Amino acid sequence: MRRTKTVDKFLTKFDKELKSGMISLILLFMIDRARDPMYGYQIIREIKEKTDGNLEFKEGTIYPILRNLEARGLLKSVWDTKGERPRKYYQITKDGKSALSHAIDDWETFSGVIKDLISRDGGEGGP
Amino acid sequence: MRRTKTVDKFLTKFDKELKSGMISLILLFMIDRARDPMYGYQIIREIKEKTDGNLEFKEGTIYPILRNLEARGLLKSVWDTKGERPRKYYQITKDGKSALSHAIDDWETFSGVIKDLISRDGGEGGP
DNA sequence: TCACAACACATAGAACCTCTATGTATTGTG
DNA sequence: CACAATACATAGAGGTTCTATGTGTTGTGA
Repeated sequence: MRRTKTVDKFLTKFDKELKSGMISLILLFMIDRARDPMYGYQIIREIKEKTDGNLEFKEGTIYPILRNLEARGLLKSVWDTKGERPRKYYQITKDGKSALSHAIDDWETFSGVIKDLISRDGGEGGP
Repeated sequence: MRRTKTVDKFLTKFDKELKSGMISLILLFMIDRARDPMYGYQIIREIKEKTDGNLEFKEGTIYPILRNLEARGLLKSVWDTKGERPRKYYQITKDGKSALSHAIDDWETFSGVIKDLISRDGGEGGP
């Protein structure tokens, strides 16, 4: 199947939207599963690492979202200024845990709906 | 697990973002798989129907996106003014088919990455 | 005949989002 | 000394869907 500029542009947009819809879930998830509190820069690297480079976010993307999640009460943060560098460590709250759990359920329902839809007639479609 | 207002707000936003990232794919998909060209109002109803009410879009959402997909060259449209009502029928183009096929691949890769990530330690997490 | 729902498309403006680009400052490295 | 990596921050651009509203037609029930 040919992949013209038109098609590429669409796919770039599509991938971007897929990613962006999931950022919050991924952030909550990473912070929840880590044994110790995490800081922003670290999260960025670990997402990249754990997804084998499939998912990569910039600082300008992540920091505002972490602040947003904190403002919503799903995360809480503490500054550590005693270490080698000042770092802002995030932990998940009770509401955060609840939101994460429900969001994962929603994700599973949603991806199931999409899967059913696109596999209804066996995928790749018409001649 | 309690579900506070805070949590509900987050989930509403989350669900909305999930949905919106997939609209284009769903529209291309529906139009591609239909035997005959489809018109906007019909697409809205069929999405609702085929997903058992899980996915529902408003006219104000769908029409601009159909136009956008046409402007990008992934759909083409024809007005039918001879029937009982004037309707704008959409068909998928070659680029549209290509974009759809790649987008489905991307979706499968992406949902796989997320699935791996969130099932790495067996789901729900925490004590 | 009248009122109202459903059909069918259209669009302006609001509200929201992430990303680009840039800035600050410190620490390690060649 | 210059530069890369670490670490956080934010303004502004650019993009998106959704809300709300408008137009007009057809069908339906009282």
